[in-house]
Amino acid sequence: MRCSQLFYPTLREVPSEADVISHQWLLRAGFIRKTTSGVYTYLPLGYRVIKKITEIVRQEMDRAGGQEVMMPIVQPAELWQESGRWDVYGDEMFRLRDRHQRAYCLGPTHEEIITTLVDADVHSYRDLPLLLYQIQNKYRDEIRPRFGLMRGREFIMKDLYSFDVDQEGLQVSYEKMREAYNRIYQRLILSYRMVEADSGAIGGNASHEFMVLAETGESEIVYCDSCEYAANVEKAVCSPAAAGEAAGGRECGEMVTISTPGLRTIADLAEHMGIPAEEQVKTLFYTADQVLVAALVRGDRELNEIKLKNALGCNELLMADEALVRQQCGAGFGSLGPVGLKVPLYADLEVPLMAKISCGCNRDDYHYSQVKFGRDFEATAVLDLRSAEVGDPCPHCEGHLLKMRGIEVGHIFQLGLKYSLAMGAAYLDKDGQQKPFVMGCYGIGVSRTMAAAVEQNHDQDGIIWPLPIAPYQAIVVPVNANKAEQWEAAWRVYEQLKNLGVEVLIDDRDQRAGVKFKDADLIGIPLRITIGPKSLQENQVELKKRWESENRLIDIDQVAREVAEIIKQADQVLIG
RNA sequence: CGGGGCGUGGCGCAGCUUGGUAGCGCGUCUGAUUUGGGAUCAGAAGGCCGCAGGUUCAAAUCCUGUCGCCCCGACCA
Repeated sequence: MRCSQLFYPTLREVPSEADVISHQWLLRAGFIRKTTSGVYTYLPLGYRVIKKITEIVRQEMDRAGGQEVMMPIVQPAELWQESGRWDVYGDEMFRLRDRHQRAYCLGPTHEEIITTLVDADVHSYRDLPLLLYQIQNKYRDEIRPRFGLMRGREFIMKDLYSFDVDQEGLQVSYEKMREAYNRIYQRLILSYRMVEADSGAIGGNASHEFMVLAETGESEIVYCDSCEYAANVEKAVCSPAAAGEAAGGRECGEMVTISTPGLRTIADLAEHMGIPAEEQVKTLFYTADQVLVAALVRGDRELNEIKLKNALGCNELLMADEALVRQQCGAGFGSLGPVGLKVPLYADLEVPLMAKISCGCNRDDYHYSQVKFGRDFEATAVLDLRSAEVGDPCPHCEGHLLKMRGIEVGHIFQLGLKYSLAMGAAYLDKDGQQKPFVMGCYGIGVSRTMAAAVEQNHDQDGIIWPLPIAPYQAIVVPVNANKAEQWEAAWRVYEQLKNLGVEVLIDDRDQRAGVKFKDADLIGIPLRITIGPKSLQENQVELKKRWESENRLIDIDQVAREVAEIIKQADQVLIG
């Protein structure tokens, strides 16, 4: 492809709407343009990357036994009413009506469609397991689209749905997908980590996320410094061993009331009363499906709302309104505590182990100290409610936890019977018995993966595409395309590369060399062959890898083969 | 939805407080000179200042409404 004909409008300046790295570079390099909030058009380079990613995903899905289907984007309300999700999904679903006022939505996901399909046409255990997948646009009317492709309202996603006869079958399908996912991210040459995850609203049992590691990631993950354990902080288990360390050795005397005028935060009390945060207890109020509840964690800990929500089994968990809390407890935020409280009280595992506790008094400007769990107050339940922190012991080994950030690009779930029961989807087993399908679902955010790849692979000059997903693998740059000698040499190399199956650009624009180098760097083409006047006299050209800083001089007749070889090696990862 | 900010040539911005016929840089087009890391000179095109009302002799500027976009929060692939 000639650069003079390629539609890749590059920008010198960062559009003001973009403030995350991937969004900035993808816009500047002419890969995407915004159509409306959270909805993007993929320009030729961007779409080539999307096609590269989907092709790798497709190959691995097929390899794992998946069969590709195409499902509708417009879905009837009835299917969603049947599964019960029409009402649950809320404002995040794009809803529409046809001319007859029948209700539809733009599919945010496809469990309902696929379950209905399989139920209608799969009747026997002989037809299972069945793995069906799709790679399509999906729609979620995000509360707030942001970060460019990272959180769009229209996005490209691969979803595979597995149907098995029983839990053991599901386990096998799940393992297949886990392996396929690992292969995919290795083939994409992205630095990633598989982590234990919360299964959220989609439901089900086991769940893993695939995180592309990046400073700018939205998700925080913890991992063990000595074993394979890794988990989303939402999910990470805080083992009792961690709590044990909080016990301390000091004796607890009688509960005393202390005057604490104007001291409202943990830090205030630590600073002015000399009470270390780890001897305080934080009392946090929530309304869980309209019911006021209180949660207790040690003063220096963070409450994990996901854990609390899961423990309560509620649909909606919101920070409680201060007026309501004052009405029920007699004090405002900053002076609240568990003693004498009449709302359901959920304590973190560490709370009962604390030697002595300081906490609010439920009376403004007063606190208690020398409080003890079990003596001065009880809890409705004692649970793992806090977020894991750096240095916590690993739940699986003697190691300790570390933290890093990641971009969630894949998520696999064991759904179990959730949808098959809700939608009455069943098969006949060997004994002629009706059994619900045991399902799994396995998603990959394709467009998000593209953004994540940029987030992880860039420098001050632009994108550095991993070879397997680069829009073009190589670019031939004659320093001066007007010099016949250079142009002819460049064209010859270009033709050779094409003949070797290399996806290659040739920069035939009448531009100064600097402009061409800047653009090549910006759009991130991995291999650049520069044809310059000096080296050409020696019958040599320069080969530069985008991810390295030095050039290498190569004989002009060798360069095409060399480039093809580098590409072949990158492709060799895991194929076969 | 709550809080904050912004809409002025393709992109980035100034002008608005104190109303008076719209400006800068980049990009684009023409020509010349250039040609190894975003060239130089000369010329040119391109904007009902988001939209709709209002105030005024006069509105990018003041007022009201409305639409869109971005950021922070609740949500998530």
